[in-house]
Amino acid sequence: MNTFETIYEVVKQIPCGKVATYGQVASLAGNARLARVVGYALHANPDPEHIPCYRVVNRFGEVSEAFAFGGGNRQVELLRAEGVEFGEDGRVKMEKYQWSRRVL
DNA sequence: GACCTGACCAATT
DNA sequence: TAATTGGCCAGGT
Repeated sequence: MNTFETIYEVVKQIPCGKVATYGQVASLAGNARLARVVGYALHANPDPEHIPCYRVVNRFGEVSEAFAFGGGNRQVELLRAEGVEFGEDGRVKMEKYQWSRRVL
């Protein structure tokens, strides 16, 4: 399976109401250093309908600037709609909402 | 066809 | 302990 495919699979496995970091997705995809590829893979986002890239945030729990795939902080609104809370810094409360990649 | 960049993170020195 | 470099894949020029 190609790295991109694996990354997409991992991202698709993220449950609603939770978020995952590039590092975790990359780690699950194979190597933690694939984080960069994860970001690029999401940038390509061939199937946004099945690839909730808005659930993927950086290790700080906040979203990147280029993340405005829909324009503005659209992804933040979507995450809020799922029940994800944000701090004053615009960061997600990873302690509570970071995907724990438990047994699927 | 080759080189460089690009939504990043982790390990090493 | 802190700062820096390295690494991976694919698309664009």
